[in-house]
Amino acid sequence: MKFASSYEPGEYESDIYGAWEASDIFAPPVPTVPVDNNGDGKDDRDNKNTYSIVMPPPNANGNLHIGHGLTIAVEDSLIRYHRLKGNSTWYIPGADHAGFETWVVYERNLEKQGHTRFEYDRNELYARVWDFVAEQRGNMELQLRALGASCSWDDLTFTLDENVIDRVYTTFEKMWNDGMIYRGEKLVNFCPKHQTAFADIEVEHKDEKGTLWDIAYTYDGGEIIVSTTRPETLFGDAAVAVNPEDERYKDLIGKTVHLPLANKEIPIIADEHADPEYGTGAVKITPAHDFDDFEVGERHNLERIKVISENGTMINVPEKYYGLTTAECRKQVLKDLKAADLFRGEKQLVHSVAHCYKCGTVLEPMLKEQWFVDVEKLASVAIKHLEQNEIKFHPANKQKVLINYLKNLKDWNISRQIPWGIAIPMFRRVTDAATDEPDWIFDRRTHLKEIEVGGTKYVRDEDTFDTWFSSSHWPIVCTDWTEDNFNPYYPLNVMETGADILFAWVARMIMMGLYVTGEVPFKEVYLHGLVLDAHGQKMSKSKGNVINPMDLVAKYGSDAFRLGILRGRSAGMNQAFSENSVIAGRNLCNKLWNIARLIQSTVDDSNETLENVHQRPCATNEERRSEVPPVTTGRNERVVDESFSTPYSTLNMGEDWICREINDCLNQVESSMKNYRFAEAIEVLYQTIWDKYADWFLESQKIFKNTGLLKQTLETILIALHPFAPFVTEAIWQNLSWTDGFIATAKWPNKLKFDPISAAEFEGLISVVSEVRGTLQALPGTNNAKKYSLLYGNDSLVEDNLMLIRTLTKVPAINSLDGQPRGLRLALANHELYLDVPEKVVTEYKDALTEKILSVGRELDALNARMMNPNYVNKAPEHLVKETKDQIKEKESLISRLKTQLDLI
RNA sequence: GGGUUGUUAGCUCAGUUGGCUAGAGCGUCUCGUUUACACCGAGAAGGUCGGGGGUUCGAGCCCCUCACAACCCACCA
Repeated sequence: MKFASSYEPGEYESDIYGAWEASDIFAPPVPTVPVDNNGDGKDDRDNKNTYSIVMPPPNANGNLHIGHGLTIAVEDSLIRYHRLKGNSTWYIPGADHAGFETWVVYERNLEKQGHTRFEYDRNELYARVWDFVAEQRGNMELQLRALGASCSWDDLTFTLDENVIDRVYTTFEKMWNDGMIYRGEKLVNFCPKHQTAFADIEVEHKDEKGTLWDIAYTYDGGEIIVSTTRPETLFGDAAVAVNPEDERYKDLIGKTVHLPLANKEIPIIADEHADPEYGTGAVKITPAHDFDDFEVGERHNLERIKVISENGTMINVPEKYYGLTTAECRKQVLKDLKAADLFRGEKQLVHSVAHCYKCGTVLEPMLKEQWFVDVEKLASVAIKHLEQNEIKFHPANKQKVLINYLKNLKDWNISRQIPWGIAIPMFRRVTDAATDEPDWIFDRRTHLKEIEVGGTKYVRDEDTFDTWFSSSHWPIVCTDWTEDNFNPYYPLNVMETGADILFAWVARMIMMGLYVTGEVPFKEVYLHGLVLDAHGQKMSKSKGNVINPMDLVAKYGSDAFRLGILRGRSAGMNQAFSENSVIAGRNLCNKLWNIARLIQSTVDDSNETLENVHQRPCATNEERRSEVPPVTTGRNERVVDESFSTPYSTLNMGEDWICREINDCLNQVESSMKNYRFAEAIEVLYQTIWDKYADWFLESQKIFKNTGLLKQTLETILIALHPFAPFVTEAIWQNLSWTDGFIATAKWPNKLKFDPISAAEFEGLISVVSEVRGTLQALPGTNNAKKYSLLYGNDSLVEDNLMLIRTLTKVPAINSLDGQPRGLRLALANHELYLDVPEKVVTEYKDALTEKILSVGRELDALNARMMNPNYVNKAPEHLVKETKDQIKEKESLISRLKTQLDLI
């Protein structure tokens, strides 16, 4: 016996993954490179049947977190589903050099060893981090395997692979030639700790309490009071601005004021930026250290005086303040202002402050020369394609959100002062001699610090690319898209990633895809939300509520994790997650395992051969001995389906019914997958497998053993569940005696053939059995099922299914009612059935019966009220009206029978 | 200030164009160890679908409005 009594995922998962990988079944059947079979120089591949997804690359030297777990569950379910559907699926795995993240870790290590980055040059640092990453690498890839990701490992792309860098340089060169790249001295968000600039999108704004100080700037015959949260920057002030409409200051515009603590006069200018309602209505302008002031400065051509250095100390200030940190300087300035009697008060306020998203340090707006991408053209092209609905979004509203973002996009700072990344391929001219040579030239030889072109020397810019600049090429580089060849895997079928990086990544992939290839990079976008903890709180180390996916995989199995994390989750929503849903998944896997175990043992017992499949299978000995006639549903021919590997026929209504239910289930799974409703697909599979297949069909098969159908239906539900629970379904498939190959590469099942009339009749049996069970439990006393037998009047459904009803209800006997009715009549409209209970019990049941009559009466009243409404009868669809009429009839007949029963008591 | 989403059972969530008595998992309660499964089986309790108004024969779903919650963008001298 291969099937143990419970499914232990740990015993199977790694072997199964190993077997899949060894058989190379995850490589796409349609080649990923051009193929010319007939030598006509043309690519002979077609893309009718391809399905491609690129994995958002997890950090190469990190561990997977819960979000990765969700990503893989979603992507791999899609991939496996489409593989079963017969597509040539290509799931391309990736690994991210994670520029900034990895750099932070590496630099921390350096510091621990008592070194700093400044001891090494850029090339040395790059080589050192490369080795560091190489040492750490591998865990993440093992974890992807543990999650069951059926990706094509040979095609793994690392974000620093040569082809990636090549492609990035090609794009950059094209942009440079197209005039979309410029070097600008602009204010950037600068982290004094990490010594690098960030893009706007990487900045984390937090509300903080601060102080607003009022300072007097004097002029001949008066003073103007400005409010500031940053008094230390006053040495960088280039003007004081007032609103042109502000009557209070109209006469002062154009005059100069004395800059406190500095021997300097600055002008009073008129600018809309000054809000008359705020503070005194006058504001100091520091173009080099404030984003708004920078813009004011541009409008008025003001001097940009840099008073804070990149390591956060004061420069270009009077001797006294030089070299102080900003905090020290602020203290000193305030003290000196008070001493000079220029301090005019202070108040507390809450304002948002920019922080480094990694270390939390307050970011300093810093004047720097950086490379910028002019995004106007990129964004407008992207907007055009988005507005033409070339990409379908899940959830749909994100399309609008994205367009809105692109409409307000500012130029993109792509320079980062971090050694770990792709070097910017730009070189600056060093010779002083006056020359016509350009200041900057593009060159791919970034491994060199210095190059010579046409006798002129150039040195490389030390900076590296913002990682989003290179990752915006991800669909292009992973699929090996080229200008020259048709690529059946590009655009991708779907891009799946977190909703939190819609702007940072998805937007940029779309812009870059269009710029480089002229096509949108993917046809659909599925965005998942954050995985929150069980109480709906964001997971964080500091809260201690982080759930590690690998712990859950180890504890409950990979399938249980996948089922659990997809359950109850819909696109774009931040949703809670708890171990309970994983436990439910584990239980389903075990249930399925035991279903297979039961069927395999049935198959083993039957000694079945193909020849006797079409004959009616053996009933149990008990049934044969009984005098009950064979099961019939009144029809002469049975449905026989030979289109399956194991031909089967349906022989009774339970069998027809389960075929119908499985077909419904397949339809619902198919439509759910089309609409990315994974939770719904899992839900319907769960219900079908557990509540229908196991609880009704398999129970009924304890009497009728139709091995052909058992095999066929089991294969069907296994394949249907495989996309979500790949391991347990494969483990079962490998253990079954009659299956071949891998379930992972099986064919998605055809619909089962069945007799619909017979299938519907089984529902009558379900309601009979349910009513018997419910009534037995409601009766006083315990173990009622063993005590009371069932009596039936003129009822063919019951008469034809005595054995089955007995098995399902556990009643000791079912007898034909001879003569006077006795016992308790069951509340079934279309069946004459009695539980053979003593008068005393019936009497005790009186209250319940009365309540039942009342509740049916209430239902009847509601239905009657509906029919009394002429508008309903006239306007509602006919079938609904007819349905209501039928229901009224049924309820009326039921209520009269129950009343008769009550009268008898 | 602009935008997005949400509010349905004790908890976490479904509920597709309006249409039978609003569903599931987990939890709770009762009963049951019957040879696939106690990671089980049978049964049950639990909901004025955030409040108010409107449209409709009919609203959890559509419209208006209010409240509360979460998130994003911008601004914050």
